[in-house]
Amino acid sequence: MTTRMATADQILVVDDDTEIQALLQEYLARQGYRVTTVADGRAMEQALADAHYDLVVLDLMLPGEDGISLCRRLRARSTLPVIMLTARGEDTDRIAGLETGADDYLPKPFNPRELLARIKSVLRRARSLPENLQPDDVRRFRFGGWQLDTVTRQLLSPEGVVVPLSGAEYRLLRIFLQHPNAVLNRDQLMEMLRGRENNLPFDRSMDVQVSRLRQRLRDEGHEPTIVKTVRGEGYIFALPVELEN
Amino acid sequence: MTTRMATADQILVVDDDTEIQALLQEYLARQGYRVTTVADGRAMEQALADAHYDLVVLDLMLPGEDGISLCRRLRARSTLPVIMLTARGEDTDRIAGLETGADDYLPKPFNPRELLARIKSVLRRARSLPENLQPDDVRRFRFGGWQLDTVTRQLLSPEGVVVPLSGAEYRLLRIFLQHPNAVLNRDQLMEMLRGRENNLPFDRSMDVQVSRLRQRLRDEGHEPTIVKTVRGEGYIFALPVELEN
DNA sequence: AACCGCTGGTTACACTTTGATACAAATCTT
DNA sequence: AAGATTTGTATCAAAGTGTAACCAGCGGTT
Repeated sequence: MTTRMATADQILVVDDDTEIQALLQEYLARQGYRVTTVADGRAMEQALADAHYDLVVLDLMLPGEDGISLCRRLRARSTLPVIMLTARGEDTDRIAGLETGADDYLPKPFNPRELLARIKSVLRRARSLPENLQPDDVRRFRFGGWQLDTVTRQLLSPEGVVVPLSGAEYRLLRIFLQHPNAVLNRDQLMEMLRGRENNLPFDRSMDVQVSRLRQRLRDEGHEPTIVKTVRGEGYIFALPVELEN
Repeated sequence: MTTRMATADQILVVDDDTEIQALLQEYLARQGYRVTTVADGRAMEQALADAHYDLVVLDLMLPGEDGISLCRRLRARSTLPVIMLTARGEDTDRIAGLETGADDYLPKPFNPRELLARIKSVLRRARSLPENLQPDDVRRFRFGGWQLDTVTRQLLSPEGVVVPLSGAEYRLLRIFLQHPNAVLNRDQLMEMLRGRENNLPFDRSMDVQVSRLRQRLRDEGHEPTIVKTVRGEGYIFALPVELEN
């Protein structure tokens, strides 16, 4: 009798291979999850309509509509986490590049233990985000002791000092926080950065704003530059970010 | 054995008259409330710090700090409902005009049944607030210790001091309070701000009014500007705002 | 290693937006 | 009608932003 039975995570397995179905059903159930298995996309939609699920394990190859397409549709309307199973011989990297939006990929044949690890990881990640929270709705970003309040537009240093930010500095920092650990090139940043006032931003105004932002952070006595340059590519914000609403 | 014992409302009676204390203690307890009685302001503060209360019945005349002053301080920091008992012969209207911010007034001597009715009414009002309340119906806005009474059009500082507002200042503040945490541009503000007689306000009269409003808030010694500028966009009023009718 | 082109960091400067004050016109009070 | 208050306009100071210029490294080539 494990604990927390009442709050066991509900997992939906979508695969037409009956062997896999039986395997996952048994193994995951033994691990404390509530498992439902269906064989195709139509049944998946039905299941999702009928009950709540915390995660979907989705096979790539399915009768009828394939997994990639299903995954895309799913992500378009919800943030329900998805782990995709790719058939033997498929190139996982290529699949991942198809922009399906799955949270993780696992090539067949797989070790059930490996799947379990990924399930735990994905669920943990999904929970760290308030449910269905769009980046724009985030009220507060935290990163390495700093915090940025997106309503009052104030930045608090690790010591709790209020660091005044100009409009552009604020917008820039916010963009970085919304895309942590991603390299953003100048065009992307430019696009996202442009406020009403900013008509046709040109050339290197970006660089200047990055410089100013860095200086602001530096002024508070925090040397290690959080915003790193990727030469020839753009900039990257390299620090774990917590979101809070 | 009445229902909902677990959620019985907790009432704090502040009165130095032992007869009244005994009367209310017994009568209200019999009505299903949990009652605590204290004799002066100091004891009231102590009680409030110790436990949760849903309503305060506060006598006007008290040893030490009087009821009016206590009520002001109370309202400056919370929305805890207050019913004031005014001594025999006091003019209730005059008391009400003192801007104590009490939710109701009851002249002594009173019929306990009458007090009960007011308690129920005030509690019901306090509870129904968050829902079913249109911004236009709001009688009193509270923000960071300040209160704006939309009936008397008076602004109360956190210390309970009445801050006089000109018509434009009042309208502007009201607009901000009705749209908290939203960036309002000059056109919107202009549109909403223009009074009946005010025909064609021009150019930067907005800016001047914002400046004047800020000064009003600042004059009371409250530095951190609540009204923030968003360059090229407009202004934003950012603070948690509670509504009350 | 010396050279050289290129990318990016920083500073300076011009221009725009905004803050604050002074003053005048308008409105309200008494 | 006189005086006080409020409100809009003008004006100057301060802050924000984009562009340009100058430098410092980095990488690649010879």
